[in-house]
Amino acid sequence: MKKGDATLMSPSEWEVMRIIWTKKGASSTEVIHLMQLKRAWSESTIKTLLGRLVEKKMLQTIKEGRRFFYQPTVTESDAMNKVVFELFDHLCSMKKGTVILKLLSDLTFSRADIKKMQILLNEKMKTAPVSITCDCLPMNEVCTVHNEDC
Amino acid sequence: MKKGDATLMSPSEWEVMRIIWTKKGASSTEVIHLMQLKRAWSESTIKTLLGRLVEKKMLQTIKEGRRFFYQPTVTESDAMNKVVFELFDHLCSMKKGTVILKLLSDLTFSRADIKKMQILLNEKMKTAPVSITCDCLPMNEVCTVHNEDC
DNA sequence: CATTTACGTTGACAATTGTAAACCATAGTT
DNA sequence: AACTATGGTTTACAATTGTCAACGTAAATG
Repeated sequence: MKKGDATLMSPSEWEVMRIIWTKKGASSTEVIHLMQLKRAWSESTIKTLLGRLVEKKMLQTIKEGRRFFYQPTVTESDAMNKVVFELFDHLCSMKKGTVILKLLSDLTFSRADIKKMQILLNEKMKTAPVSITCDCLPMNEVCTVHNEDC
Repeated sequence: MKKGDATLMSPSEWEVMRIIWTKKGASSTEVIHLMQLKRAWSESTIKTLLGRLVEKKMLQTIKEGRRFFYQPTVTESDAMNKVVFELFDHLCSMKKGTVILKLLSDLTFSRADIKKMQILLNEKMKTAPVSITCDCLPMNEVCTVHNEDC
């Protein structure tokens, strides 16, 4: 693996962040207590995670006496958008619609959010293309170099 | 790390799968050629990835003479749904709506997909709750054990 | 003041992932 | 038959991640 690939946050780190985001900052003790209500992680483990999050600059610390108060340096929404888009960027464009459809159908949303989605979709419909092309292969080349599906 | 955590596919492996999914199976040579049109990966690297995907049972092989024909054991859509839902499962429920809104606004969808989304949303609106609760903390406990936000 | 407690820092270790070279057997060529 | 190209298998190695224990120091308590 090449250095500095610096994946933003690992799943475990994410769990820790959720607590801190929700509490708008917390001491390590708080995080440890709350975390242990969800996961059977040792104190050490959680401390390590906190340390790594600070290294990765996802958390900043404010000294309160001898202990630290940990605060997020990024908003939860920004972080969420980032991971989600990072994931979607590597999915077949042609099938993204289907995946979203599934999300829409399986998750629960507030009336307000649904309303916004409806408005947005109405708008989008006006300029939506008839179909989306699959971008899993370097198409132009494919036809030349190899085979049939084009 | 504990053994058998067997993350389904790593990002690089995913790239390889996309090619194979789209071509509905391919020989290593094909995968290597196509892959190298997108990424500066050595032949070796791609072979390793193929090997790991077979280990992970994401690919099955059919012997064709001495070489293999690699085929996916899972559909691309199933795999996509899986990763996407896995990701969403760890996101704050309260904010999922916003994230989807962003996806809807930034990505391009076909008219057909949008139409389906609209229908689905109309249906969902009927039973949608006014608001969604944040599930980042073990709420019940939180109030007792710690603080204020409840 | 001596002791315990809290908490940040270091060190550890196995598994996963990115990346690739080396090796080996077989099929096609000369 | 000898040689080369093709393609699968092994080995390698650094960085990341999941998990912790041990350590050291400052704070709180008896």
